[in-house]
Amino acid sequence: MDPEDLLTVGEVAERSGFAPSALRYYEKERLVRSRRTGGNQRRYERGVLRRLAFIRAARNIGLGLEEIRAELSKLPNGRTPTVADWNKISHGWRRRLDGQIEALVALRDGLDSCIGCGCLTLARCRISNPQDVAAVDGPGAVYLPEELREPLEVDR
Amino acid sequence: MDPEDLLTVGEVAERSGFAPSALRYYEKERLVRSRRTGGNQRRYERGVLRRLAFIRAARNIGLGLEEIRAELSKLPNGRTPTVADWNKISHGWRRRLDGQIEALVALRDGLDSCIGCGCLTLARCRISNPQDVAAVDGPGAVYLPEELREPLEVDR
DNA sequence: GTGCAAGTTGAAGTTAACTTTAAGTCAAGT
DNA sequence: ACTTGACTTAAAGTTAACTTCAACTTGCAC
Repeated sequence: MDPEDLLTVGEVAERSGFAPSALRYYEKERLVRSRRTGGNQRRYERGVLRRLAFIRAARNIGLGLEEIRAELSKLPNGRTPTVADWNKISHGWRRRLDGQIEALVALRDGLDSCIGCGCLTLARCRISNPQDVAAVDGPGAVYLPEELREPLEVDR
Repeated sequence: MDPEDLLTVGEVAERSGFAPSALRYYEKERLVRSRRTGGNQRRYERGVLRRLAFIRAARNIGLGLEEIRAELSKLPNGRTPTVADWNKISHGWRRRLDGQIEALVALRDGLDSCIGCGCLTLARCRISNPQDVAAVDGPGAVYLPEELREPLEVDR
């Protein structure tokens, strides 16, 4: 590694789109690494940019930092994902997105079935009781955020 | 109103699925109301259940309490939504859901275009740069949460 | 009239993912 | 050397939507 190639935190921030404070935070959380100068300032290797691209992509898909840490730690040998790693992981993300889309579509269908029917007066509304919606594909089969799973009994 | 019909916070909690602490919180936030007994305990009218059904449904669609407060305050005369109110509002929710679904589908399509192409090595990745995905339908046309809109320049 | 589950309050705690602040140090151009 | 922008740290602040806590009071069945 040519030492000329090391990047300051400001440079990495500008090129990655993450704020310097976010980069420091990610380092504290052990998602990225840096070396230090004699004067204790961070210097990043170029590879950190690809790693940050991965992190940004994962965040956009909806993963939390904890999950991202897990994904990164599952990488066989290196620590920055290769193309092969990326293929494997991206298929998992695809399934995750599919599930989220399915859940939203189910919610929309439930909403459609409510529109014009005075649904909120019903004891078992599909929008107030989305577990009925999810149950279309069997219990646990459909992704739904936890908050979509609470029931509500209306009127009587 | 038959006073026999008034519900305690525990009863409302059980029938609405909201925790008593959430009901108190909603009251402090002026989303619901209650009367008080001589001893200062809450007593709810039956209508609160429908109002809470509305709140739960809105939360499930993804509205924040601030937005829900706005929706509720827009109601013409009464404070608990009628069937007519519900029709009007649910069409807005439907559009919101459509937008969210569109955004996720766009993200999935972007992911598909990345799989198997070593996308993360590209300077402009559609998953790291979702504003490109959104731009398919013109700027601002597609719903995307703010966090999906940050750029990332990788390698060079 | 007693016991106790259920209710009351305000304040502080929770979680995630950062940002902001304060107080100070480093790097580099001139 | 000097200046100044960029950097350092730990700790506290932010936001949403509640929950938990501590200390105390009510309601009601027996």
